[in-house]
Amino acid sequence: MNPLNIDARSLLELRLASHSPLGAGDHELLSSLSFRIEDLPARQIFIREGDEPHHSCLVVSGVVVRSRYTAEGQRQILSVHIAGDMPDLQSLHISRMDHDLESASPARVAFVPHPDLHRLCAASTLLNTALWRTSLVDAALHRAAIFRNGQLEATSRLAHFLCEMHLRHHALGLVEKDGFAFPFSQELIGEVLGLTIVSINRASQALRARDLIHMQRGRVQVLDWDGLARFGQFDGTFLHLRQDAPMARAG
Amino acid sequence: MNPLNIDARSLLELRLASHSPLGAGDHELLSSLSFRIEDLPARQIFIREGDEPHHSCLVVSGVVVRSRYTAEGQRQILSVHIAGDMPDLQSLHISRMDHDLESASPARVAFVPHPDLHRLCAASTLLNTALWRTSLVDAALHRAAIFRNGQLEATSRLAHFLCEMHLRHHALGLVEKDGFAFPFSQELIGEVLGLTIVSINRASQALRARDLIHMQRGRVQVLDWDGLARFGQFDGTFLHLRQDAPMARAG
DNA sequence: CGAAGTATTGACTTGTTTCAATGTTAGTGG
DNA sequence: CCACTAACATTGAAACAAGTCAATACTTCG
Repeated sequence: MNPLNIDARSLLELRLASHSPLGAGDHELLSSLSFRIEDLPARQIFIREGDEPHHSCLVVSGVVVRSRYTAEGQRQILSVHIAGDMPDLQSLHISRMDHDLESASPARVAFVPHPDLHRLCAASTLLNTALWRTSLVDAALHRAAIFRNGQLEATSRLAHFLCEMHLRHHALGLVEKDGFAFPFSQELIGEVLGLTIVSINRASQALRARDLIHMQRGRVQVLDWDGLARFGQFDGTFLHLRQDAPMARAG
Repeated sequence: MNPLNIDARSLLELRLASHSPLGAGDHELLSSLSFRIEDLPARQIFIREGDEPHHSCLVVSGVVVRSRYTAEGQRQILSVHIAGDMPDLQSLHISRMDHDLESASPARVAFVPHPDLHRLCAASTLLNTALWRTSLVDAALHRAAIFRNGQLEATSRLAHFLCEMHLRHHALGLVEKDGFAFPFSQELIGEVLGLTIVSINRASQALRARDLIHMQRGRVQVLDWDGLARFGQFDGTFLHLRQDAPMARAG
């Protein structure tokens, strides 16, 4: 399944329906949303800290990250987003951006005007709740990051992160026999985990030496899920995914 | 102003009205909420990871923390909550708790049944939005923690955390001439910042030596706000507080 | 007063960073 | 197709921040 083949509207509908089914008129409401699709090259900051955007974006394909910088110019990546995620949904009710949004790989992003979303929320309690819940799962991802970066040593941190990425790709049906697309340089991973590129390099060697993963050419393959999850102290329930339901089987 | 003198209902109303004014009937709707008030001793876990509670709680006084444990039994505190916060508001739409809730000091907590909150949301778009926004500010606090714990060294981390605590207490009108109540042992601070008690001890000595803060008997006084904020690279706008409006002046 | 919890200190160990050099890979254009 | 380049990955050695261990003080409270 190629993520580029899913259109933004179905992707959003699949996401919003992933926890509990939507109502009768909700499909039509979603169809009435207007999108502006943009194809971004890698490393493009398209929303900045301090901005007060009048749209929220939906990642259609590729990887988008939220980030914040130290006074010395070091970057902390706050979260990593793939197809179906809405990394600045919060701007719907909190006007000022407290972080940047940047494409980590070439990415296709759909921009949805806030007025459209407000109209949707006013018209359907179920959609309103589904969007709210989406932002709550987002917060759960943040909590996982606080735990991971605060308590785990380098190698476990990487294992935890890869478990999360695997599971989220799996939920979209994006994991194939040879793993999933993971266009992250070691430097970028370091900025996610609060570690230097050298530590990431050694950590990834450690995971490979234990035959837990295989990383090559922007793809990651989990060879031993249980082992990796144990090593990274990963408990996937925080993602609040319906376990058996890869979200985008339909695509 | 003694926080124990504010009742839970006004506290909640002040919080929900803190960003934008509520509507005409909203005060009555809030009055119809049913609460169960509980006074907890320090160090009491009152909601556990894996629980599926049918109420959300509001901190009326004292300090409540969200936490998760490593396999080795080390605790990471995910967030710190004071009066007016609703640390498990997310359980309204995500059934399973992904962390514990524990009193860090003697605390008064109000439990609001989910059906009451659902009724409120259904009856008032403004209240619905205000609650959603509350959970979005909660996520913004998480992002601040990811940045702080990922990029700052021990002393700056502590400075950043104390800035946040000061600002949040200030917004409630809880900062007096001799600072604000801060009933945190160094061990607990360490669990917030992902550091050991020894590092916290040395970091707090460093901040005191620079005349940035004064800490004694469970109180913290910020002596040099600008200096502390610079040292901790703290930018308070992420709290999304209305700057000039201490929330609970009414109390 | 005694006990328990909390804070402080010093000496030592360890994981991570820093610095710097060398390989490797993917993409470009001759 | 190969040479060239830029980005990315790997390695080793030294420096450093934070952790660990362990002992000693201070507070609070029954």
